[in-house]
Formats: sequence, structure tokens, C-alpha cells
Amino acid sequence: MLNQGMFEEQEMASQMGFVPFPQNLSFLPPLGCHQSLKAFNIPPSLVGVADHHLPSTTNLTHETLLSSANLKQRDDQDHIASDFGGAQLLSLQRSNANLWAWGEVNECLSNNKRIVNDHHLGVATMKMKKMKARRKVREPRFCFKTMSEVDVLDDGYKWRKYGQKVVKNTQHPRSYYRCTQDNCRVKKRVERLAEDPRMVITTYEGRHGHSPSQDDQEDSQAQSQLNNFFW
DNA sequence: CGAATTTGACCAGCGC
DNA sequence: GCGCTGGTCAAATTCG
Repeated sequence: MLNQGMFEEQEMASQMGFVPFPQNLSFLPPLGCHQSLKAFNIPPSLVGVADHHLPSTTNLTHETLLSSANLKQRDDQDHIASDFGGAQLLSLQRSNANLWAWGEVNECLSNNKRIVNDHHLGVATMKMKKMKARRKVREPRFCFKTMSEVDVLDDGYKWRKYGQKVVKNTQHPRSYYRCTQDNCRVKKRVERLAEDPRMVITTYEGRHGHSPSQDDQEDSQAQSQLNNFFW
């Protein structure tokens, strides 16, 4: 059960811009990220990481989410920070690029209410809801933010651009990329932050079932343990 | 000439 | 039902 104090804590964290982070969800720097930092000579101090890895929401409970610690309190933060060579961890903000993340968190939070309400719905409505839910199943996604001149950071994988779209309320287009590896359905979106065009928002969707095509082995070797664990 | 990118069209989901 | 928006497709174009 949840007490009032926990709700207040969540509310405060949310107002401060921290993501209420479920303990049973993984938080990880994106694959090949520090390779990118090195490759583009981006000083770690200039890099804000707002990383979010949300699996399918179905196995998350109301309690899990609300009892979670926020991003700053996670035990593995030190580990992650050191992997980034001291890159500063930032909170996810409610920017356009992160709406999906907030959406999923909110979705989780309302799951319990929905279950109760569903008892009052007709069979047809229930079927429709199930169909929609099935269609709505999404690959795990996470996004991160880097201050960079270039839009596409080198993450070790080969990507093919398949679309570009001007998104509402932004002057910069969003680009859509797919992993070029056969049978790999991983996608990524790249866009610039409306509020600060120096920041690039990269959103990954899906999991690679293969290793990076790049043969920059020294970095990937150092990462492999982390990557294998999360990815 | 094949691969990669560009870009307009199309489609699905969502809110009104 | 309609319009808006984001995501994807695929033909055309460009690049190496």
C-alpha cells in the first residue's frame, strides 16, 4: 500500500524534473556512447545523459513504480558515471522528446485503476482494448541527450536513414534511422532539442541481436560487460 | 552502378 | 467523421 508521504516524495521529485525511476528497470548509458564521446572529442562535462530504458509496462506494478527511488538515488549511478568518465547525469525533463517516457510511466501508474474500471466495461470494448494494447506493444526504448555539433553520433552500429520529418513546434527536423544489419529491427530517432538546438536527442528503439559492425574493439571490449548485461 | 539519402505520399492513432 | 500529427514507405535523386 502507498502512503501519503510516498506520493509527496514522488510529486516533489517530479517537480524537480527527476524521473521516478522504477527499481526493477534498468538504467544504462547507450551502447557505444563513450565511443561517441571520444570520437567527437566531446568533453564529458558537457554531456548530459538522460537515459531511460523502459521495457514493456505489463510487468510493472503500481507499487513498484511509486516505491521507486528517483534517478539520483540509484545505487548504480556511480558505476554509470564512471563509465562515462565523469559525465554528469541529468534528469529527464518534460521536453517533447521525452513525452513518450512520461507517457509510459503515467500509463503504468494508471494500470491498476484501469484494471478496476475494466470490470465495468462491455465485452466488445474489452476486446477492442486488448487489440489496441497488443498493437501498442513497443520495443524497449531509451533516449539520451548530448551536446554535439553533429546530429548522428557514432555508436558502433551502421544505420540507414529511412525518413525525416518536421515535428511540430520545432525548427529542426527529426530523422529516422534503421539498423542496416539483416533481421535487426532496431531503430533510432535523432532530433535537436527545441529549447536548446546545441543538444541532440537520440532515441533508440529495440535491441540489437548482434555486435557493433565497427571494429573499434578497445572501447567495445571495455563496454562489453555492461552491454551484455543490459542490451 | 550499387548504396545511401531525400522527400512527398500514405497510413494509423488520437483528440475534438 | 474530420483534421492533425508522427511514423513509415518507396520512388527519385545523389553520392562514392
